Amino acid sequence: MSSAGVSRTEQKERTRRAILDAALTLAEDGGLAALSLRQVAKEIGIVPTAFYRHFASIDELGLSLVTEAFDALRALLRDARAIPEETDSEWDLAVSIADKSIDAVVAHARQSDRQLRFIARERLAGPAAVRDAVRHQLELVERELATDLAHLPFTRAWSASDLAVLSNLLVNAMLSHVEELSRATSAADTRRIADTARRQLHIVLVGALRWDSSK
Amino acid sequence: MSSAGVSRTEQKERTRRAILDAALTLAEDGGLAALSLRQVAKEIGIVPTAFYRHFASIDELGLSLVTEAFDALRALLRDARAIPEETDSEWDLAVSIADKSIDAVVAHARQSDRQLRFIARERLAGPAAVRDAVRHQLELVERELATDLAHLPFTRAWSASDLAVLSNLLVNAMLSHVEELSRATSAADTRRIADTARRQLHIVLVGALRWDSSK
DNA sequence: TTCTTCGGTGAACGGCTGTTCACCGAAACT
DNA sequence: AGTTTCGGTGAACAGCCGTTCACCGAAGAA
Repeated sequence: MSSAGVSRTEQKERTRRAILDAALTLAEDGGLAALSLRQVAKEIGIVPTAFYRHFASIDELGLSLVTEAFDALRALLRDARAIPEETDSEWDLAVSIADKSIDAVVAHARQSDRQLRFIARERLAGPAAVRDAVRHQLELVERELATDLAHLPFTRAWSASDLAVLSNLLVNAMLSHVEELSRATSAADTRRIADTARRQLHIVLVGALRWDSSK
Repeated sequence: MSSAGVSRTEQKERTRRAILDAALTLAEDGGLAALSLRQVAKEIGIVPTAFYRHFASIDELGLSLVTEAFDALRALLRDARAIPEETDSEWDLAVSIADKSIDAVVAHARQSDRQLRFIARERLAGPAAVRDAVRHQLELVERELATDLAHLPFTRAWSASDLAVLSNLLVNAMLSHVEELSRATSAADTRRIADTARRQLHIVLVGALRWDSSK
């Protein structure tokens, strides 16, 4: 065990977190499928077999990582969804939403980048079970976002499928932005990438404002 | 060797292609980093050591796959770029471009889906060398697309950075569409997904038509 | 026909993989 | 104080990994 003065349950939770944490970091090279239990164990200073005191198998670790990653993604969306302000025009409202959303993406990309990039990565490269779990959760997230979008003034006349289409576009774009932000090497870099993301979101929202579901 | 009546150089090329082909397929589970030389060898019916008659190492195979994948992506863009028609309005032009592009994406996703998804996957999950190569090639592709976009009428007043922003958005969206198309399980499914892609592209182009770089 | 080239073979290397088991020692419960 | 619980240990398992080497046999060149 590591340090003294902590209860056994607390120490167990501490080790569990260390495993999840190390796995999230080590999976950045080559994806979860290329991660080994022994790498994780070595990284956090336990013997490989101790891993099984916390997870029944490597697959179970993968699914726990999915849960943790989506906690982070939902937290991001909760922040981005913060009540839209009163504005003079639909366009001002859209700009306000876009800016708030980009701020939320930048903030959460900073503190949860490994979790968010885990989603983008394992949705394409994960072991089958993880890939399917990620895709399923992403579908749910897209549906939630679609119902939020439905409450905005400019989507009043939109069909459900158009809302789903826009939601899908926004979620994919957001994950791309997180990825690009993670590669920033300076504060100026971060601002530049955030500005790109903002402009893309503006373009999309301009398009959405002019959209007509009946067309 | 397999069959008779073929020259040695031809047979060598045939085996090389079989290696690339099997690697592309096997990498769909877990990504390139989780691919093993021995899986590939077993798949195509050669002994593991014969692999080295074609590639100096596994890393070199990865880089060859990058080359092949980007041949497919550039072919897609070449088709999508087909000379824009004469139209009555900017909007009709945009619709025409969008529809042609989506048709090209659907067609190439059908025949080169493993190559195109390789790009989307390994850009996030590949071994460092492959990841870097994919990102570098994607940057080049985005730059090429940006110069193409610059020739469209509605981008006449656009700044270079706005062109890059739109190009980045379009390339990312395209890779997302390829991924979704690959999961289609029926012709109707494909049409539904293609329609989603088309609507997203329409939204973006509506936004782009109204865009003002000086804002 | 003789000689060379070369793609494929099979054994072998050291090392890494996930998982199992019996065991230890300290925390927690009675 | 005695007993149970349980996270971490170390050995062991069968199996896969990338790469090397000497070798074979047929295609191609002389």
